[in-house]
Amino acid sequence: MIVNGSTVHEVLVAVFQVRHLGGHDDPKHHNGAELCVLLWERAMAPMVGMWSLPGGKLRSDEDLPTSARRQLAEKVDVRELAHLEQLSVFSDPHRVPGRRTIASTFLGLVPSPAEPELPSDTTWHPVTALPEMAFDHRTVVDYAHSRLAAKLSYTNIGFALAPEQFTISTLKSIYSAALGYHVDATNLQRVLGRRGVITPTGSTAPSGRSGGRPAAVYRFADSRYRVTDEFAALRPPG
Amino acid sequence: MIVNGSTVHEVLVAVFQVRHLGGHDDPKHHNGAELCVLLWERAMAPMVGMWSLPGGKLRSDEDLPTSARRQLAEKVDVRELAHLEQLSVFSDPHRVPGRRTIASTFLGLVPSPAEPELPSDTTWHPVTALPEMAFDHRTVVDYAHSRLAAKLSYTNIGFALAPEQFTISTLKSIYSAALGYHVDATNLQRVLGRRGVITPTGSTAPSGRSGGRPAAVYRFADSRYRVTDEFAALRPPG
DNA sequence: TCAAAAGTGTTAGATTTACACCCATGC
DNA sequence: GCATGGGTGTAAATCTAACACTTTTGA
Repeated sequence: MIVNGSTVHEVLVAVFQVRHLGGHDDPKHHNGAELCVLLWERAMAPMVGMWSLPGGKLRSDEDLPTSARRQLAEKVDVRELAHLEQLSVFSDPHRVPGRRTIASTFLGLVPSPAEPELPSDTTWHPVTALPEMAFDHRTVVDYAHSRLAAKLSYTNIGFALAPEQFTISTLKSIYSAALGYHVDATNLQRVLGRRGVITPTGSTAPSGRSGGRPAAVYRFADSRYRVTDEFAALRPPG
Repeated sequence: MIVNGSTVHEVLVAVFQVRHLGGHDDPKHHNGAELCVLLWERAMAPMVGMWSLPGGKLRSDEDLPTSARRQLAEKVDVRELAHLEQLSVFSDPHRVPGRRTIASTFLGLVPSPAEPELPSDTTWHPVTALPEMAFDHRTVVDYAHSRLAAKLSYTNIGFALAPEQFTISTLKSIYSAALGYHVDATNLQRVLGRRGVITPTGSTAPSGRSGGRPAAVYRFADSRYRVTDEFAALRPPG
């Protein structure tokens, strides 16, 4: 039974980061780097043992982005969060048991080298191997992922996944992991360069222990989200 | 002063239709056709005399799209609504005076020939000449417009603005009006044809009183929203 | 026959993937 | 030297805007 006026508004955030898993390098696609999402394991009913997105109830004195950041602070250092954007709203009256709960969902991005401390119930999960998730949270993750992939094409959103400074190789593995397919380093450099998304810093990175030419170091021109080319594309390989 | 739990959730819809205004044809851009949005004039405080988007409070037993259709039924025949999609949520605690109100906004589309009856306080307004609007509703209209323009490029969303059957000329003026710039009829036909968005019906339309070759009649292949080409573009003229 | 509207053919430009080839460094 | 990774040059494919030209109709 539903009591009028008892509707709750919650915020859910799909936080992504490109992370290097295990030792076994799999250079086939993304050089061991994988796109991961932050999940916590439910200890109490309902849905004990299933995995959920971080989030919680909206307060009456905060707007949605503020709430998302506050809720996230319980899981990760919010200063690590380089990008946060609103996705869809889930409003089915029966999407969760109990009081009617409307969920506003968000996409959050954490740059790659960061290694934030996590509570014991919280871990990163590769999006290619998600556990069983509570309620409609899996839908949120899938939607957030496709949104991220699309925006890598025509915006500078990559800045929120990459380190401050990086080589093209590093950027290539980040883009490959986030997109899920192989990205050509050569073309990535040219495309992002032409659009003014990345610029060389002038310095170079030392070459690895097995030799090789030292790589030029780049950074993103802007550190804030920007639509770079409405009609640009990063197409999957043919 | 804000009382906890008194938050209201409302729905706002920016309903667009391409309409032929006045007699003076302006073939420069869109052949007299203009993209219009449905607004009603406030008769009561606050903001008397200003123009607002249709919408209203969400009920506890309906989800957002259902609510949007119900609220809209008070303004237009909902059967005319060929497309409805969620946009952003506006959640600033002080976006409207009085009780805290969270607004979920929508984009709605009405096909071109329809001429729904409207209440006396409600009229169509060209997006190129919007009146002063209440609260943050102008922001919603602008956002909805840009979303529509973007989706005309890579989805079949045009079906929701066009008649069931149409000539390429008709479709061209609809696209031109919605996009705000001149679209080449030749290329529109080829692009949408190659993507399988439109198909010829086989019949032809009679030529006008001043002669001219009769135009082939087309229709949209699907009558439901579909992403046709993730990476396709309709670029503005160079 | 002529003007008007529709459709076809073609060109030029832009963008992107793919890949061969040259460059710089450590061992 | 030589293997290894990084960078440049370039070709091929795709797509799109622009526009000249042909086709079909009504007066």
